[in-house]
Amino acid sequence: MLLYWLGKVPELPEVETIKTELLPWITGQRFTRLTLLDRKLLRWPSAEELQQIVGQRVESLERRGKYLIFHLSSGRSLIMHLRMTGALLLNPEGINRYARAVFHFSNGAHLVFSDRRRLGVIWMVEDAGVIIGKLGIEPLASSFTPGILAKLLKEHRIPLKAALIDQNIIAGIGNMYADEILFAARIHPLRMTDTLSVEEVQRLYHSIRNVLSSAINSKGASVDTYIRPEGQLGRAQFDFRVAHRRSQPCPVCQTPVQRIVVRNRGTYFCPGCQPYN
DNA sequence: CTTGGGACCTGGCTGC
DNA sequence: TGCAGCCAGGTCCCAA
Repeated sequence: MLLYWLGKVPELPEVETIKTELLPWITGQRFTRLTLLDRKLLRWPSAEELQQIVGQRVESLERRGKYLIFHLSSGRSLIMHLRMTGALLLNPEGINRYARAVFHFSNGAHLVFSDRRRLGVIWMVEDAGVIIGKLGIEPLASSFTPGILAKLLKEHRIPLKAALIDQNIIAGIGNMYADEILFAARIHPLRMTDTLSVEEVQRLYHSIRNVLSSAINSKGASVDTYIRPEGQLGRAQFDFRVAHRRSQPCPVCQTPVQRIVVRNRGTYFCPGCQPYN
């Protein structure tokens, strides 16, 4: 079972889907063996200390932003971040060339952390807050309201695109979903955070919720639990409408999707649906 | 406070 | 065909 695909960068919906898929296999199981194939994967502690994970039970799994957290019976937390190209494979048949760590469980399952670009990282810490403590609000939590969003936007004076991908403001939105959210909200990515009307904040709020939750309902953009022999993706994919679709007609107004660079990030939008004013 | 750049990485693409 | 160089974009960190 492939819990993430190499083609797209995992954001909130993908990590949420991974958590959901892993849940029934991993919770309540003990780690029986850990093979660390690439020491660069591990941020903390030492490889030797990480071996203390053997014998510990997974009490629960949590997603926070783009982080996946294994709460352990010792009270510690194993935290994973897939970054750009990380993938988790549950019970793969062989071992692929990008495998960086293999976790074995007491029910016989094994989980492979695979990562083409080697940017992904894991930690095992006493206090997860050290790693995830600065993250902003969870956009799908009930505590996230239009009023909270309005307040967060007023606190900054930056392009909206930059605000959406800032993990310390809202946690979990990356480059691609930010573009989809702004398209759904019909707001230009360069609009400044402190200039939105009340109605625009409302649209933005509902777009954040709708885009992320419908992506989760589609099991993320790239998570595929049923790899076919040819390696194709299944059908459970979120349908991107502007992200990475330069020059293709906008699905709403047929205007060609435009690409600009915001904060060194490729940014796609429809000039027809998302005018600056 | 904000912006910009580099670092970390490697595969895929472009252009010569 | 081969190869150099750029691009992808999550996070951290430093400088202005």
